[in-house]
Amino acid sequence: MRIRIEDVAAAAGVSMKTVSRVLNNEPNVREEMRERVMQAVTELQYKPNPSARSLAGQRSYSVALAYNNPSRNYMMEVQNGMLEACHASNYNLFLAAVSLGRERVADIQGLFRNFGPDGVLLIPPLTDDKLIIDELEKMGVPFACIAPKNAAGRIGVAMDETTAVLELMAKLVELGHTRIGHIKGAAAHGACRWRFDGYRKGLQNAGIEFDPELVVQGAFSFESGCAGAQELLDLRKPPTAIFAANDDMAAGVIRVARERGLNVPGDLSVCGFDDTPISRHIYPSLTTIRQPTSEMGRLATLELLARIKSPEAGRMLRVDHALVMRESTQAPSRR
Amino acid sequence: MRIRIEDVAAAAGVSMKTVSRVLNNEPNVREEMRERVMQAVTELQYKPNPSARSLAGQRSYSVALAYNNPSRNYMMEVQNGMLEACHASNYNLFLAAVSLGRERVADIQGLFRNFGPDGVLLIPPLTDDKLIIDELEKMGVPFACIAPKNAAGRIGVAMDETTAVLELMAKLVELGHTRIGHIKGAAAHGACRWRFDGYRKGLQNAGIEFDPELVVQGAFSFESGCAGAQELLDLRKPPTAIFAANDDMAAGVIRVARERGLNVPGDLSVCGFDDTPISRHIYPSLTTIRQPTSEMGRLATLELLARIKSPEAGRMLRVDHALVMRESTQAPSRR
DNA sequence: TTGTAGGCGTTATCAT
DNA sequence: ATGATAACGCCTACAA
Repeated sequence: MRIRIEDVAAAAGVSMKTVSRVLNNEPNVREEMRERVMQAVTELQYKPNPSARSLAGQRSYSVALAYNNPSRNYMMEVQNGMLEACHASNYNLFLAAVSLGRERVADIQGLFRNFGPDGVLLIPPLTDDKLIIDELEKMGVPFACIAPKNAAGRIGVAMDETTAVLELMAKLVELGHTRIGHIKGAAAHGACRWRFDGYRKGLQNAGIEFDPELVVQGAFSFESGCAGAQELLDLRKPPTAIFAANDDMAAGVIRVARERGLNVPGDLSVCGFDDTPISRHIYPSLTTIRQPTSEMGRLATLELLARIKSPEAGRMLRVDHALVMRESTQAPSRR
Repeated sequence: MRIRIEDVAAAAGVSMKTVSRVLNNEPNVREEMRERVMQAVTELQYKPNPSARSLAGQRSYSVALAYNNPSRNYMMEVQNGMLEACHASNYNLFLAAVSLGRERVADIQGLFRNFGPDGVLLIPPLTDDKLIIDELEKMGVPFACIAPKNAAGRIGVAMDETTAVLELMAKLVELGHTRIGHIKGAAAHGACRWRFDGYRKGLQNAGIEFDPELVVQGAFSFESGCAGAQELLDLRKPPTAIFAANDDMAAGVIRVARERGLNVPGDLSVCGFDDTPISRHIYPSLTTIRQPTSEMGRLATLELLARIKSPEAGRMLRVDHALVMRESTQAPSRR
């Protein structure tokens, strides 16, 4: 038979409520009582029933991670950070895959129909999905975002991506590059715009004229990086360096360059963004910008948990980036 | 105010229990009743309270994915498959990161203290972690495994990895390789042994004598693949082909080969195992063995859910593999 | 500081 | 086939 709080109370010779107080770290309990209770808990191996706690306490002690981000490495990093924060607070993290089509709102509704988390964690591009956001706000569910396009009134965490790219561009210019191509990310992500802005401002700072021909649309996927690279390298006057808006696309650029017999970085410098493991696993290894991805997951979760506890709490945090120079960049060769 | 089952019952002019019966697809309800109830449910937008359901029903409608597998790509694939199966059954999938040290048992205990899943999904190397397994069995919690070393009495899903490697070896031999190196995986995984067995039997089938010098220990990580490659390529008579026990390690081999100025596959053929995205993203792309990873996650979950419903149900399933020939293998060059 | 009573919203039991 | 009532195990409010 399962041990209940009542049994613990009896064993310790106190009331149920006192046991409850001890277990939940509430004030107004004498040290002696606390010890007596804890001893009984240990002896009986008492484990509170989560469902009962949730039912009586009107909350589930769980948050949902809603995702449809296709980058596995990125996802797993963020998820690990979130999980760490949740477990540290004895919160449960459960998964909610959100589909891409119009039924995605139904996915969110199903989430609450079946499970009812106390809050939701959003990752791009869901952070800017109007239907999803509206639905959550309508239901009055707290949510936190990672790198939302529109941060106004939101809580979570973001990075100054534009500045990060600015620094990268300065490096490329310093190396001597003047013809620098850019493969954009998927437009639904804020990152697409921020990184593009960094690219443009970087050119501007260096006094290099912006050439629209050197910018192609990608989608954050390896394949789109390949396609973008083909386009850029087919130009009559191809770039000597390409900045792809993430590592996966940069890996695509390197692949295409090698297929074409180009030497990276000898003939073409390549850089990415994110510092995912692939940046170290490919050859040459990739110059990129490090996001503290896991830490961002952790911090966003802490903000969400804070807001769950009190509707006033929770802010939009900023984290730092770092430029990581590796093998894929060098001065352009004279041709 | 929240709508309760009582309100639905009143609106439909039936008892609470009838509503419950309809909602849970129980028998013994007239079609007319069913329709009346469903209409009331829709009108009132009734959503059952998960905690109450769990408390009264003595189950949580959730399973935990316990993991400490370091391969992000693999994990994410498995996880996606599991999530699909869970959602299809209106089950919740929550995450449980398990640490590596001795406190890992405490992690599992904490899992049940705080959340109490109805079952647990295990991924290597946890599938063969005696402490974990013992703890779960002691608690009487159903669990399913992906690719456990010891499948006796277990439910879940596995693949015939030895046969898969045998086919791969036959291909290498057919290409003309006779000096084939192998980098083993971490010994805690069943995969380490199965793949090594395939390697040995492959040699045997081809009448090639086994040379222990050609086998080095790895750990399934990119870095261990690099180290293993260095070792093998430093041999006085280095191999003309290397079979690494997974894709990450094979990527390490390719990286090292290129650093040493070796041409892959011209000077060295390389193959991996798993068919993770990296096998397509590196250059040259990798010959490897495809596991239906996501499908395995899905199937293992279905078996677990079956067992949760009835203690008799649930089996150990087998799934098929496929050999994927890409750019990293060819006939050895005459030197 | 500690204890008592009642309710959280569902499912299970046992009648009818 | 349907319904009344009692669990389920904990927490909140209020009383002492």
